[in-house]
Amino acid sequence: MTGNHPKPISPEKAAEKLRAASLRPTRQRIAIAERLLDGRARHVSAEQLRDELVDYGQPMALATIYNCLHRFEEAGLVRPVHHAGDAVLYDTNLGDHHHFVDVETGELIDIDPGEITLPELPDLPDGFEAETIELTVRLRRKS
Amino acid sequence: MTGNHPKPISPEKAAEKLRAASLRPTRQRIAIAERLLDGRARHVSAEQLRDELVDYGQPMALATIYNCLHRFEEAGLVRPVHHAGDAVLYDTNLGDHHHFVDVETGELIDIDPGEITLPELPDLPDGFEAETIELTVRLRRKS
DNA sequence: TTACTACTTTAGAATCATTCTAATTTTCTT
DNA sequence: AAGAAAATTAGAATGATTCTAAAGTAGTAA
Repeated sequence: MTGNHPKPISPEKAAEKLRAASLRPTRQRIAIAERLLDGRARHVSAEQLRDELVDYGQPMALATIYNCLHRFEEAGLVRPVHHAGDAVLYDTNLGDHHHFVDVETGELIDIDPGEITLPELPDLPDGFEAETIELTVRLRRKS
Repeated sequence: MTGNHPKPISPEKAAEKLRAASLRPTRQRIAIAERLLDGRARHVSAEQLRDELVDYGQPMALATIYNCLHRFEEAGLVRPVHHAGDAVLYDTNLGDHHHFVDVETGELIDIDPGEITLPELPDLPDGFEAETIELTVRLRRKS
């Protein structure tokens, strides 16, 4: 055990969620869903998830993890967050919400939605519609 | 000529700006400064800049372009913007401002600062200070 | 069950942006 | 002009992600 991870949901519930999202509940997807779809807000990279799955006794190919995350994304189960730092983080919090980013570690922290009031959407360029709106506050540790 | 680029500032002015930023005005930095520091708001990747420099008759090693962009960044002359899409874009607009992102092309469009009112900063986690705050509106072309 | 078809997983190769290395060249200061 | 420090360079290295093609698995209809 190299890390300390929270209790997952049951494989049955995970499979349920996958079927509800029209995703075949394969062994690999179930293992990932158990970990990611437990309702907690998380931000994981593909590699972090792989390590977690190894701890969990469900190692799988990194390519599979990427495949799954992409399907989960298409199905609206997770959301990618692109930020400074090399790896994309997958966010299990799907509501409109915002992030602090520790510029030194690349770590994301959700901003409590009650803490912030979104501004009015500005006029969009013609022919476009807004897909997501996201506020990012980059933080630096005080010296 | 593979692209249509605006008139640069003069090499003298470019060198001036570099010295003002405590950067040695080398031939390569001058060529880049001529293109990027003309006051226009732009978003360029390292590769786009290389192509532009080729057009301009000042080809240089990609490593040099990265080096220069990093020094420019440290000197506060440009600002990196990390978004979906593979490459980091360097923004010549240094004021607090915000972006539309075309999710299909990765292209950035500045949001007119008059168009938007930033919300209050939320309470920051202890021991951190805010470095930048950025609003991103992802756009999709209407179908 | 069986057989079939479509979808998944996989290892490993490939890609692409970016960084690194070590050697050469240039700039700045004297 | 000379030396020291900084910058440029080609090419190798890195690291996240994607691709490829082969082997495995799930859903389905008989």
